[in-house]
Amino acid sequence: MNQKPSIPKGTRDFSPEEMTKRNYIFDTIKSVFRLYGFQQIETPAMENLSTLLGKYGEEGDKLLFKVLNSGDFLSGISDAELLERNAARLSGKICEKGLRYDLTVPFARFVVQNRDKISFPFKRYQIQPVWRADRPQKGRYREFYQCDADIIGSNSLFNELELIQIIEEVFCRLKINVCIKINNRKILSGIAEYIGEPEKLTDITTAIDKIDKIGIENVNEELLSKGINREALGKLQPLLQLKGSNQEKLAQLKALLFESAAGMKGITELETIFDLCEKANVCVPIELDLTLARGLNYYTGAILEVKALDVEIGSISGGGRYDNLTGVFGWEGVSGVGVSFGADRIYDVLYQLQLFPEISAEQTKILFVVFGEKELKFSLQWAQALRKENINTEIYAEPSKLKKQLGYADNKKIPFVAIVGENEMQEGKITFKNMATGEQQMISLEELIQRLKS
RNA sequence: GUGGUCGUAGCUCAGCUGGUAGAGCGUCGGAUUGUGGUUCCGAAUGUCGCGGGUUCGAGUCCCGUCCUCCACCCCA
Repeated sequence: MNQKPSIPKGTRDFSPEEMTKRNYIFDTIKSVFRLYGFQQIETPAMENLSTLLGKYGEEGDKLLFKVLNSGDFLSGISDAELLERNAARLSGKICEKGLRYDLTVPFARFVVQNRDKISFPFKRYQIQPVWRADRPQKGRYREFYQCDADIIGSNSLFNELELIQIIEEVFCRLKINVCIKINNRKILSGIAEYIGEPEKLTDITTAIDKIDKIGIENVNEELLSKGINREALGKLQPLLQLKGSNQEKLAQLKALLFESAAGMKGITELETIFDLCEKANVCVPIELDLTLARGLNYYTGAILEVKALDVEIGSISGGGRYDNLTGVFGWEGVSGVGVSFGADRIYDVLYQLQLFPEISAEQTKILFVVFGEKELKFSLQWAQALRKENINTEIYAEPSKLKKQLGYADNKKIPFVAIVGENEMQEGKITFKNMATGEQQMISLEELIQRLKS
């Protein structure tokens, strides 16, 4: 036997049925992006490794897929270097390219490289796969799609509002009930200052990000192990357990963080965003959640996350503001804010809640069933006439038995067939059969078109 | 990267304390040479993930390896 075919770990094939469902998601997201004036770009699957390395932290570098140089990639390598067996060092010499890890860094590269052609603020969207050499598990893959929309080159909090409106519109169209969790990186900095551990900001945020998952005790334990002292931990506790409406939470925060300039700035930003949402009649519930940190270190202002209300799953979208994204590529001080929709998780939500619509538009409407070569040629003109009317039409390409051809229509859920035989050709008609009811009737081309269009 | 788990027909799986490989679904053919979705009859298909070991004999036991899935780290 031949070798059994397989695909790489963490990758997936998508069947026609899955693709119509996935396209429903992508098309919905795309149309909302366009509604707000975002323009699509694409960037290559491969970037130069120098573009990617060092942008995602040490862990991130390990998760990059590297592409081996073409040709004799060992030509410049000495025996000594080979014997050293230093994989990291060696890979730097034999790999110049890598698969993109997200869409944000390539976007930053794109902006810097094309700054002369772009007019700012630049609103772009991008829907492409990204790759991570992670170990796959439930809902996590080595190849997956991101749907990003970013506004770059504007500090206005109006942009944050726009992203919230986009989130609202997308999930409204998909009929998913969601709640937006919002936080602000500056408030987190303020908190770190307030408890006297400003240097430990990253440790603090990644720890409290897990509060839902591992509970407050374990978070405290982790913070202790990271070197946060007990006094600081004590000051942190009331902040982790803030209760009440957004306004109430903000009031309490103000009372605690009044000495921190950053913290107060974050609070003001949030107040402005809440106010704008009210003016814009945003209806989705938006909840201030201080435990929302998101792993990404480049966020500097608002942090957003979207949770589905009717199904137990992690966040289905996220985003935030980042200042100076393009700084690493030599262009300082460009601020942006973006949102990313997690297509795979949205798929799971729609699947679990059975919210996928019946999509029949792209399905074949009628199949020509034929008995021989002559009938095949006869059908050709009919099929062309139908296609001219925008009716999805197929001709069964070989004169197999009727049983087989009808079985094909059945499996493919084609609602109508046109049976073409000698009798039909003599009369210049076809036998029109409704697969659901079994009714059939000989009719002319004009009548056929009329029936299929109604 | 750490820990666990799985692998038998195209798919889902059964296969006892070791004794020559099984079912359902699907596929193909026929009942029905111009009528599908229902029914009935028949047929084809396997290096039992791969490599080694124990044994007279291994799908079954042992070791290794790869793969799948799950959890952790991290992340979408």
